Amino acid sequence: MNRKITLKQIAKELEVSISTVSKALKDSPEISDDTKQKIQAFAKLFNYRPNNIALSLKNRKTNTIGIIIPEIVHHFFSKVIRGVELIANQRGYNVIIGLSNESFSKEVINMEMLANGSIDGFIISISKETQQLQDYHHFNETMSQGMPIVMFDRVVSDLKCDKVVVNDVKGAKRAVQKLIENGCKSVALITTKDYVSVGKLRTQGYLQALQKNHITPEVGLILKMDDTLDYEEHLEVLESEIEDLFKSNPKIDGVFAVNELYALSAMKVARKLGLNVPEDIQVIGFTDGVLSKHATPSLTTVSQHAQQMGERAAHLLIDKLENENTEEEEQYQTVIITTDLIERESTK
Amino acid sequence: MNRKITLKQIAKELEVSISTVSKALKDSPEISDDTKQKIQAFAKLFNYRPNNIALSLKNRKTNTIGIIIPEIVHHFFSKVIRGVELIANQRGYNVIIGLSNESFSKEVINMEMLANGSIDGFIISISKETQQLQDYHHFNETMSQGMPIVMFDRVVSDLKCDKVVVNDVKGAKRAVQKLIENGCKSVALITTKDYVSVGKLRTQGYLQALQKNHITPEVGLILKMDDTLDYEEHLEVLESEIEDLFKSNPKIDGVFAVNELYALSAMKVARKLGLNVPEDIQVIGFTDGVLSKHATPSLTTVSQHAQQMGERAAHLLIDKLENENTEEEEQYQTVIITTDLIERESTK
DNA sequence: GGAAGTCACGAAAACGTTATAGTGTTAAAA
DNA sequence: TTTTAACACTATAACGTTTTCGTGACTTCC
Repeated sequence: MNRKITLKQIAKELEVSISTVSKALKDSPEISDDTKQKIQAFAKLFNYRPNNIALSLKNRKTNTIGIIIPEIVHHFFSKVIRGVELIANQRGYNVIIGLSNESFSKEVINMEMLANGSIDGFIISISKETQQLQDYHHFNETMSQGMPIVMFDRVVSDLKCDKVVVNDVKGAKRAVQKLIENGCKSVALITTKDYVSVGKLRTQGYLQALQKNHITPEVGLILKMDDTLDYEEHLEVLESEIEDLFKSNPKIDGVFAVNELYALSAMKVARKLGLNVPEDIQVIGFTDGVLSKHATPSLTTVSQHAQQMGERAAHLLIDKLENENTEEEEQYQTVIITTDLIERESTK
Repeated sequence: MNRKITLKQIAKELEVSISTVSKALKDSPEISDDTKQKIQAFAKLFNYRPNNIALSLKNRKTNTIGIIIPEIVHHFFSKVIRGVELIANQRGYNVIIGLSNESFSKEVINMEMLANGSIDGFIISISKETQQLQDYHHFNETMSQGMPIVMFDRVVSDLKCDKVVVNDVKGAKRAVQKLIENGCKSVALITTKDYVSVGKLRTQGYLQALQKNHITPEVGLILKMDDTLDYEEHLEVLESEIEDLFKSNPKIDGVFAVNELYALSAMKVARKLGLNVPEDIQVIGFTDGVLSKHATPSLTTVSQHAQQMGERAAHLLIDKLENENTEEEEQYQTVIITTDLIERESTK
């Protein structure tokens, strides 16, 4: 049980001053070669490493970034984290995570816990509850204290900070366009209520695609789910809603769903009703998940490139952190990641 | 851009000493009510919060735990993280993550990066490469410096530290027993090469179940995959191996797979060969993933209770951290989480 | 009226670093 | 011989806290 050795202990042991030890270990020309060798050898022997906390305090820089997300058991978010961690590590940063669990208050508490010196900046995707309440004071406060924030995916559009998003509208539009090109005459949309920013944008894309093809949207074909329920736990609710949709609109021959679970459920319900995918009904989801790839039939999806989003967000944040000197012209970027349509078996 | 306020600034502003401010904010009886009120009001106004880094340095305690895992884009691990984060937050700790990406050197580097004061203790599941190399010096060094480690799932059995594991042998045995009870005469095993600790243990469970039922194991029925390949990227290799297995053993009517992907691939190959699940062939996997639940047919699995593992690991670690005073009797526990067999459609 | 005790606060050390500004000794330059 | 410079260190402050130990100014008591 030999605790980590400190400069002070080395100094005492070798009967020199702390400054000498510090300089010797930094190979300073101020110190004679003899002394340097002696000190360096001793330090190596006892595996000396400078204490990060002390350095952080001295430099007022922790080299740690905080990532706040609503949920971690989710392919999209875990891929984002992987991207963030990859870049952070490459550039000498650690990553500390905070889960809001879709709750406003947990988001606030998590941020406050980290904003008191533990980290240099935030990467955030906001919780559903925050989106509903539209209370963004914690972001503003954090930024006013000089701590940069990068938002991704679920962003607050009128907040002055860097952002990384996918082009939700365009991605959705392209997917629906694909369905129409594949011969679908009646494309249903399974989306979320409007306060979920991405759901809203993807709904826009759906509408734009219809408009472009001179199709009048029908409210009956649009199913807006209440996204506050955890459907992973209440699949049957989701499925019965979709079943109602299909039953009241037998002409539906295409479905665009704004996430993986909705799309999968749509396929499941279709099968239950004796419809074949993709022959009778084609389905496209918007997601980066694994379920799509391994489903039967495998699901055509709009890919969000989650890892790339994480990487870009990390770069943006670290760039900002390391250029704080030239902060005269505070300008914020919004990086748009382009989606890809990954065609699998659920479309013709 | 008003940086976070410090005790010193408050002291200067109110023309008192730093000590007075510190005590006033802690409601010390040493300070008069007048002064306390004045200081507390001022602090509230400027939203004073003590600097975590300074506290960490002073207390030699960061209230942060490090979790090192091989991969984050994986349901099992992300669920473990969720469990760790939940308990950590409840007990006033932050969580910092390091991904080894199944690499020995990244595991070592990550640990060294965090062991220099950034965290109070580790929660670790070791990388495949570390398991192969059997080089555990970094764990021993870390522990010899007085930093506690809790290992989970992929553990090093002869390392003196707390551990959280599932009863792999028993879980596997029970699954195979189930297949036999369901009428399977010829149960195949799809597992990993032996250096992967959990693969090895689950293989043992398989053999024990056979033995108990007086069935002689056949090498031809055991497929050992080389787990260094990322099969998520090379599904076809996995599938062709399984296809070979099925083709050379047409009598196979049951499959036990040590992870989700193997089980899913087995079902896929079975379907391709015209076999119906579960009528012609029954399949059980060992996993906590989502794929199993949403597969068609949905997959019967041995559940590992990942989140619970994370919670227990976090409790173990924090308990150890907070009882360092009574460290006389250094004793380590191994918590065994009992698995559950979740029956779904892939078994009769 | 002097000793003792209370009150309300301040000084200083400590956590582990780094960087700036001394300092004493010796050697070279004026 | 005196001044200057180089050398090889050391002392100190600072980062932001907490905590122990002082310390003046009053009050109380005999």
